[in-house]
Amino acid sequence: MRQDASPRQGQRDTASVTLQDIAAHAGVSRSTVSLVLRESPLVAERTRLKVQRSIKALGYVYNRGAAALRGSRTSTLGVVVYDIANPFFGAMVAGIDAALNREGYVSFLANSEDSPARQQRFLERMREHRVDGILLCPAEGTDPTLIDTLDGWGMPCVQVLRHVGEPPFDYAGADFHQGVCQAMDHLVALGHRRIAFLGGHSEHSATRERWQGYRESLERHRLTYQRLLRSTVTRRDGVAMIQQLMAESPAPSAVVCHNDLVAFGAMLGLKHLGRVPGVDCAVIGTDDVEEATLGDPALTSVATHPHAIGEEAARLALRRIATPEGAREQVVLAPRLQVRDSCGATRPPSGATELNPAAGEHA
Amino acid sequence: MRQDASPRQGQRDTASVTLQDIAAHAGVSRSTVSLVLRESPLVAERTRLKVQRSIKALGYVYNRGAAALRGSRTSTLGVVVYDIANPFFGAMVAGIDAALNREGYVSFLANSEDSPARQQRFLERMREHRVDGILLCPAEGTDPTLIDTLDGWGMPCVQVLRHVGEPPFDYAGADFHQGVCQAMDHLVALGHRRIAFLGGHSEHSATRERWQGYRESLERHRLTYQRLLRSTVTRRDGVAMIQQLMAESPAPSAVVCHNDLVAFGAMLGLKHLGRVPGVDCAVIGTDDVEEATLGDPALTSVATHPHAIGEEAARLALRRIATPEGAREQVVLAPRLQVRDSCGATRPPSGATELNPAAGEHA
DNA sequence: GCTAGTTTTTAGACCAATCCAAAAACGCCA
DNA sequence: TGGCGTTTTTGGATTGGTCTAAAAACTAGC
Repeated sequence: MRQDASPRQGQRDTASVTLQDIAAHAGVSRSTVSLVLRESPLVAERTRLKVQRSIKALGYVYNRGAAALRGSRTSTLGVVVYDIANPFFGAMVAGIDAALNREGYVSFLANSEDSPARQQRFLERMREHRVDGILLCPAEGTDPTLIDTLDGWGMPCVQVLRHVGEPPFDYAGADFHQGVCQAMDHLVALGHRRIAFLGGHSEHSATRERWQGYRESLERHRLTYQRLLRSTVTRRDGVAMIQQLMAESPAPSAVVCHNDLVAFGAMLGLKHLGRVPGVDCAVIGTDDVEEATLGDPALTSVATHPHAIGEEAARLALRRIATPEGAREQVVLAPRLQVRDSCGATRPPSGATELNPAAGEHA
Repeated sequence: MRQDASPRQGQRDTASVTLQDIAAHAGVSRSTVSLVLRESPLVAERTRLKVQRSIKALGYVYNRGAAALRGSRTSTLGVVVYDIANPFFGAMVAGIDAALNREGYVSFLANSEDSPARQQRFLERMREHRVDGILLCPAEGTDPTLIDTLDGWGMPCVQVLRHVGEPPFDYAGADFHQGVCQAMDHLVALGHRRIAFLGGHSEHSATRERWQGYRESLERHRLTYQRLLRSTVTRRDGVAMIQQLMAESPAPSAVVCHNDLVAFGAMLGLKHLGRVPGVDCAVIGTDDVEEATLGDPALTSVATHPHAIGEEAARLALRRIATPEGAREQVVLAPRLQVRDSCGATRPPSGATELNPAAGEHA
């Protein structure tokens, strides 16, 4: 495809046009060209136009590496998630990307797979690239001092979804505590008395918050049945946990799940046992991923708005970069219980299910 | 958190330790330190250890911007996808990330949302950052000359999943043509004669390949019923299309879908109509995302192995970077029909469904 | 026409690495 | 001890921008 020895170029070696060349072509100094590139108001209109014409004519390409060397900003961010294959994170990253894009920022992405070591390597790498800041969904088992370390580096860091270390720190996430309470209240209102909670380690905040919501709800409603199963948070775990629970006596009449993946697994597990989710045992998930409307029955879930969280996190990061010493902020979005058919629906499980995120009515 | 005026540092201003400082501390020259950093075999063992000790002692941070200025490589890649919220891309990005991580590469990610303009902006930005190469899932409506433009830039580019422009180019994807044929053959073997195909625009290769597979299969099996519906490829489209089809006479007895999202939508639409997917109308998807095992019935789908495609694409890119003038390569992974219960299963739709990706048996 | 004040432009140092070619150090043997 | 071939080390040029402070070019007022 590419002819060897005679690379096709509009004009000379396209990779080597520098500020100096533009300056010569336009009959001004290097400094002036630099000012034009950065849209400085110092430059006179006529000069600006002249320089811009030269830039076009020579096919100049701005060299961000060189600019970063002397300047203070790279317009670059590092983003760490622990499971990009989870559609929840997909939506969140889309939100981050949209917000950053609007501000002329661009981001590195790493998938830590919940490995603190891998996360650490990436963060060090980001430091070498002189990114302006980090968006971090800390991997499970992250050393809480990591936040202090980043602070010591002078690296702005916004934690997302989970947080480690001591406040004050920048954080964007959902109110998981409240989310679980909403789910519990709903189930209690439907008459459930034996409600279990499925999934999570205690290593990080997002899990602790959920568990606390569970325990507080039990107390508030004076429920004596208490069953909290720890696990990683995949479909497979959901299947295993529900099977374990249904074999017990008494079995729960409802389960609230750490996330939608676990809830999907729980529903699947119930089917394996010949039980009908939503009839024999109510199931509520957390996240409200798009897939929640699928399945039979459609999953009732606590919506945590990943796209909005992503945008919010990006906004926070940009604000911190602009004012490094400003007060730390925590943005905690309110969740919303999205009622569908997996928690004792009035309609038959195989009946019509809505596609739009509009809550179904329940008696 | 961060004390103003007295930033906490282990030793001096941590951000300003340079090669020069290391050289002075270790009693060698700047050049030698540089060689040590790049793990050059030229350096004597004793010197290497001495320098490494100084690097640790002073808390040195490598400056990749500076290195990129003089050197030829940045160990950096740009990745463009068009819908990161789609779990298929999530898995693919995870594959890319894993493969790059192993080779010490790190990547920028952009979500084009199928906007060629946004894609273009990102690519130009990547050029300014001097990335070593691009992994591109071209946005719908991408001008085919884009590939020539990138080539003109001297920028290695591997297209993924879709491709535009004329071969030879580097490409990693799945054999969508063969995938559709497998699905069609399976349906015909089950006795279906009226099979429709749902979804896709004709703008890019991946859709054309699917359609061609559909039409060829019709011919090969001498089927006269032909119904191919164009659309974007979301759940919503699946619902709409299946409802339109079922209102026709004759209605299809089976549908093959552009991707799993459309297939999920189709199953949902059938339920809306009071029909049972897999009984009243067989449904086959493409991608085999993890969610395919959910739902009722579990979705039969053509597995296209996104994680593997991602790894393969990354591998191709690294190879091209190493040998810019080598022959272009196209890696096309064979798809595999993952038979479950949505296409005329022998078991009852509400019965046990498997979680593991092991094919269900059919009479 | 001269001066003071404002607007534009510029020279030259600087950022932190890599590259190249040449110099220094080393080892070995006559 | 000198000479020769390796192995290591090094100085200085180079990369392509930004920054700062000062110079130059205008403008208006007297």
